[in-house]
Amino acid sequence: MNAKQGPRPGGRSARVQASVQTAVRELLATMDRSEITVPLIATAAGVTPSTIYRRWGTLGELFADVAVERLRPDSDPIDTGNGWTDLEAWAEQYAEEMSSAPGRELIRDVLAAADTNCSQRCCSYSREQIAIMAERAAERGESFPDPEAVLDGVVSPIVYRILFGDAPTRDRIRDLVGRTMATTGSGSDERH
Amino acid sequence: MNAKQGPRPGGRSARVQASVQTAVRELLATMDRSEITVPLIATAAGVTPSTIYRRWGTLGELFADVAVERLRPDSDPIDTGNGWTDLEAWAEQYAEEMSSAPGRELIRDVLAAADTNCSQRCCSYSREQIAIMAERAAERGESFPDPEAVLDGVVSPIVYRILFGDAPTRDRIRDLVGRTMATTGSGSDERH
DNA sequence: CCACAAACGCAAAGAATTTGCTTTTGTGGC
DNA sequence: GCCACAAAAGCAAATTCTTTGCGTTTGTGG
Repeated sequence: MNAKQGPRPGGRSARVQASVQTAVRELLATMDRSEITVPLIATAAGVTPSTIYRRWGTLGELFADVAVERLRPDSDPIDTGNGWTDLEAWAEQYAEEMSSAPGRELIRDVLAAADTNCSQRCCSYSREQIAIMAERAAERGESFPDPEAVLDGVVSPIVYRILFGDAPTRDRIRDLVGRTMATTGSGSDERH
Repeated sequence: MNAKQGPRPGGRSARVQASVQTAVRELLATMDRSEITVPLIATAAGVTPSTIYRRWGTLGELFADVAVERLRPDSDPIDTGNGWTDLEAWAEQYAEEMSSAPGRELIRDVLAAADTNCSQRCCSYSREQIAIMAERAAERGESFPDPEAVLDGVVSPIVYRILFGDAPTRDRIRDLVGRTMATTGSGSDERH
């Protein structure tokens, strides 16, 4: 009975993992993803192809791993002083980032992975950002929709449109935010 | 000046295309997609691997092609006599089909393709089905939301949840439909 | 029926992936 | 500190997939 359950003893795994992921990011910045191969990454990272194959299995899983990391928000949503405009600003920025060519590819990489965990983590990132805005709104005494309602009403249409059609315009996003805010029970809060 | 612009002269392309797609469907029913390879498909279809590579480029594009075909609705949404319940029934069935393991894989295959056309067509299928329900509702004199609003309010949350988290429950879907129907201008139409 | 071009088959060349075995490298016990 | 252990990495051969050049087949339009 011991208290540790992680990779018990082990090798230099963390170091290798980092160098491989860095190599992928660098290559991704340089060339088209369809040109990138495992042997190429291995060379760039200073490891053997078999190391990558054994650790990630396929190129797709490796890309997904890197993509999830890049999709992680690096800061809290900006505070505009109002929940409504917080959400608007965040949604607009989110849509802009995700509808760019690199953004779309990140999402696709995540979804392509067999490991469902990747896409769930990606969703949680949004959920957490929304929760932060909700909490701030609560502290101000404003009403704010349930984070799940925001995922349904704002995030999912944005992502759906990006993946299956055309990226939503700014007006469209404001509209989505407006509709979602409107269903917040009281609906008494103004936009400004 | 002639009136034809399709693949002008040409080979036996249609026949080969069909046999390859059939082979993919059959293999997909038999084994896991990660086990399926181009040479395998080629053998099953009675063609050469190079034929597949030249026509589709990658396994992913071929899978996407087959997936789009399978995602095409084979019939109109059932007519329940009322727009609201039509939409509910359709959404529930859609969610059920798409949240199954095979359904999820179809969506992923479509999204993984470099050819954006595939995912757009997939979206159009839903749009068309919704338009049919809208038209029927109009004929009955009921109000019905704009098809785009249904895509935003009903389809996109369902797809988003399936892709990024857990498939929505039946109750959740009814809720989505309810909220979307409620924003239909007048809001005077009852559910039954 | 002929000429044409797209598409296919074939096979060799070139890459990528898998796999068995050896070596390295942290970790924990002594 | 030093040893023994096991996970992880390196290496290289074997396998499998992908690309490519070239000759052949097969519809289509004249």
